Amino acid sequence: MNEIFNKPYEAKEFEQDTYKRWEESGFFNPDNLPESLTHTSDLVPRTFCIIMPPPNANGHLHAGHALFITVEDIMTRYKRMQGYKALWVPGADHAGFETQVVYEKKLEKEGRSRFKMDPQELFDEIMAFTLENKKHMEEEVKRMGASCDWSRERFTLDPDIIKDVQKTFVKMYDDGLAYRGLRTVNWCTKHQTSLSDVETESVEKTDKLYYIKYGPFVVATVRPETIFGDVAIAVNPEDARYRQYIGQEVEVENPNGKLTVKVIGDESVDIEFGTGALKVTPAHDNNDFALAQKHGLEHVIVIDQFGKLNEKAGKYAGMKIAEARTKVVEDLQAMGLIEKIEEYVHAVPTCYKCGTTIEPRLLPQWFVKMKPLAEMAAKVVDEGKIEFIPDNYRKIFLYWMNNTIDWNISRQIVWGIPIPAKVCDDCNFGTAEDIEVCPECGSQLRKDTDTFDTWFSSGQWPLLTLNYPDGKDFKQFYPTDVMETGRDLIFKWVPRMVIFGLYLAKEIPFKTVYMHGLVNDAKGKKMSKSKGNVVNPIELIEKFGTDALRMGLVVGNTPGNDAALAENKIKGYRNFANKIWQATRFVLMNSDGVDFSQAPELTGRDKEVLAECAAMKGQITKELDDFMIHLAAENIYHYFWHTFADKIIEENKDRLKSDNEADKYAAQYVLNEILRASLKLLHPFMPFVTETIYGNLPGNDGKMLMIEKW
RNA sequence: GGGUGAUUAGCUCAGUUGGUUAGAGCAUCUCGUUUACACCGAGAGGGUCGGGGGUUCGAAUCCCUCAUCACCCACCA
Repeated sequence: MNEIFNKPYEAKEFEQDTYKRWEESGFFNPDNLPESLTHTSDLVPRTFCIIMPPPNANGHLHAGHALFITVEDIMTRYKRMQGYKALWVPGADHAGFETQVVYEKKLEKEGRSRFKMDPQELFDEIMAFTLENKKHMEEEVKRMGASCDWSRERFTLDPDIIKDVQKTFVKMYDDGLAYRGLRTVNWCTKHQTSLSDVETESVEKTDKLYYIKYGPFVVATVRPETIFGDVAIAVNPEDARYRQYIGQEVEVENPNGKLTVKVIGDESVDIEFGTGALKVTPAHDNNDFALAQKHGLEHVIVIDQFGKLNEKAGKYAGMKIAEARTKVVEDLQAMGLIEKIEEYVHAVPTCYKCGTTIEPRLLPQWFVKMKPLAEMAAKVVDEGKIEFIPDNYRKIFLYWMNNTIDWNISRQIVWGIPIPAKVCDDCNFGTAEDIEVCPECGSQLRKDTDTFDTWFSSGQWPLLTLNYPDGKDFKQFYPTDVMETGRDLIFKWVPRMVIFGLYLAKEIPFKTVYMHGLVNDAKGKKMSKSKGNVVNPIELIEKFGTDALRMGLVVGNTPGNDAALAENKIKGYRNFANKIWQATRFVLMNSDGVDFSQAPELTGRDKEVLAECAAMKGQITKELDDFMIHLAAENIYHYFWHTFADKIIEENKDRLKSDNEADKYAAQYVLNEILRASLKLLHPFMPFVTETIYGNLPGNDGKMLMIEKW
C-alpha cells in the first residue's frame, strides 16, 4: 500500500498536481481521447459539448462561478467517461459596459476620468487591466477542477472574433435587421452611454405628481421641468370632458412665456389617471415619443447628455434636472398655475450599475429588429426543440420572446467591439457600407465611434467558439448539448444565443438549457459586499479542498432554485473526502499484493452487495441523464459512506481475518470491486480525491480515472 | 399592475410521473478510544409537510382558495 494513505487526506497536497497531470494528459481536448474509450460501433463517435459561459475577465471568481463550473464539469466528466467525445469550451468575456464601469471606478479613485482621456489610450489601459484579470480568472477556474479544453479557449476580443461579430452586423444590415434609428433611448447621465432594456433596473420611487394649469386643461406630471419641450396635449377620444378640443391648437403658459400646442386624441391616454390630460414631451419620454411618431409631432430637446437643461429652457438653462424642477415648480406656483401636488409612487428605470435615474434621450443608434428574430426563437421553443431545466423557464423565455422591443446595440463606450458603420451627424443616416458621402443629405460621413452591446457578441458565442461556419468543431459539435447558466441570464443571454443560432446557422445553438439559481449565504440571504456576507470560493478551497466545495455547492441544490452555502456543509464533505481516503486505506491494507485474476467463490450476500452496487450505478446514471445532479451527488455520497463503509466493510472485517482463504479472497474481491466502482461514480463530483486515489491503487500506475469507462 | 418560485425536523434543504411507519446534512442527547477513519462508530429524540376546502381506496405530491416570504417583469404621465 502506498504510504500516502498513512495520514488523513489533505486536499492541498494533491489538487494542484492532479490538475497539472490532467492538463498534461491532453484529455481535456476530445481529439486526444483514446479510441478505447470513445469507440462505438457507429461510424461517428458520440459527441457532447458545453460552451462555458465566459466569465467576465475583470475580477475574481465568485460563488456563482464556482457553482456553474462544478455543474458543467460534472456533466462533462460524466459524458467523457461514458465514451462521448466531450468538449467543454472555456472563454473569457471582455464584458463591455461591466468592465468599463469597474475600470471607471478605478480611475475615479486615482482622481482621473475617462472623459479626459484619449479613447485609444483608455482602451489600451482597460485591455492591460483585463488581460491581467483574465489570468486570475483562468487560474481560479482551474482550481475548481474544470476539465475544459484550454486549447480552444476564446476571448471575446480575439481579432477573429471581432471580425466575425462585425460580419454578423453587416449581414444583419444587408438583411434589413439592423437599422439606424432615432428614438428615445435609455441614457445613463453618469456613464454617458445608452443602455438596453435589460441593463436598466426598475426602482420604486416616491415622487411628487404636479397638477399644472395648462391652457384650458389641468395636466398631471412628475416632470414639470420638461414643460419647455412640450409639443402637444393628449386626451382620450372617449373622454367627454375634452373631446371637443381634439385637433385644436391651444395656448399654454409656462414661466418662460406662452406656447402654442396641439391637442391630440389617443386611446392610450388613461381617462382615470390624473386629470385625463397628458402633456406630450417627445424628446424626454418613451411614451410621448411613441405618441409623437404616431401623430407626426416634432420633438424639442430641452435636456442635454449630462442631465442639464439647455438653451430651450430659457432662464433655467444650465441647471440640473432636480434643481430645475424645484425652480420651475416655485415659479409655476408664484404664477398660480399649480393646482395641487400629490405624493406618487411609481417604478423608475435606473442604471443597473450606478442607480442613476435613466434619462430618456433622443439619439440616433443602431437597433436590431427583434420581431422576426424573436418569432423564430419562440417557434423552436414552442415546438419543444429546446428543453428547459427546470421547465418553467420555458414559459419565461416565451413570454420574453413574445414581448420584445427593438434592441439598441450601440454603446458610447470604448471598451467593446467597434460597430463597423458610417454615420451622418447632420441627418442621422447610418450605413454598413463603406461610402464617404451621405446619400440622404450630402454631408460627409464619419466612422461610427460606438461599440456593440456586449450581448451582441456573447449572443453569438456558441457559433464563435466553434468557428462557424466552416470550422471542424462547428461541424462536429454544433448544436451543442447543454447551455448551463444562471437563471438571471434567461433574458440577457439565452434568447440572444437562440436568435443568432437560428439566424446565422439556421439551427438551435443547444438542445438543453440548464438554469442554476443564486448562491446565497448560510442563512439563504443574498450575498452582497455591503452586507459583508460574500464568501470567496478560493478561500473555501484553501480551507476544505475543491472536492468539498463542489459537493457543498451541488448536493441538495435543485436546478433553478437558489442555494444556501454554509461552511459547515462544506466541512462535512471535507470529512467525506477523508472517508473515501480511509476506506481505500482499509481495503488496500487488507488486500496487499492480492492478485484478483481468479474468480472468487461469492456468497449469497456478496452477490447481493455487488448487485446493490450495480443498481446504484444505474440510479446515478439515470439521475445524471435527467440532470438531477443534486440527487445523484447525495445518493453516491450516501451509498459510499453509509452502505459501503458503514455496512459492507464492517460486515466483512471478520472474513478478512479468517483462515478460510477462499472466503477471505471473496471478501477482498468484493471490497475492491465496490471501491473501484464507487471511485468512478464519485469522480465527476469529486474529481481530485478520486483521481489521486485511483492513481495509487495497485497496478494503476499512470492510469487516469478521468478516462475510465463509466 | 402582471408573472414565477418558495412555505416539510432547531437551521439549510431533498422528496424523480399520488402508494407501505415522511428523508439527508448540520445541531442536540446517550453510549462507544472494536488495529480504515474522532474529519469516527452505534443509537435516540425531534415534523398534524403554511391555513382552509376539494378529487381519490389513498395527497407533502393533483385541483381551488387564502396567507406569508423571495425574486423577476412593467412606458398610467
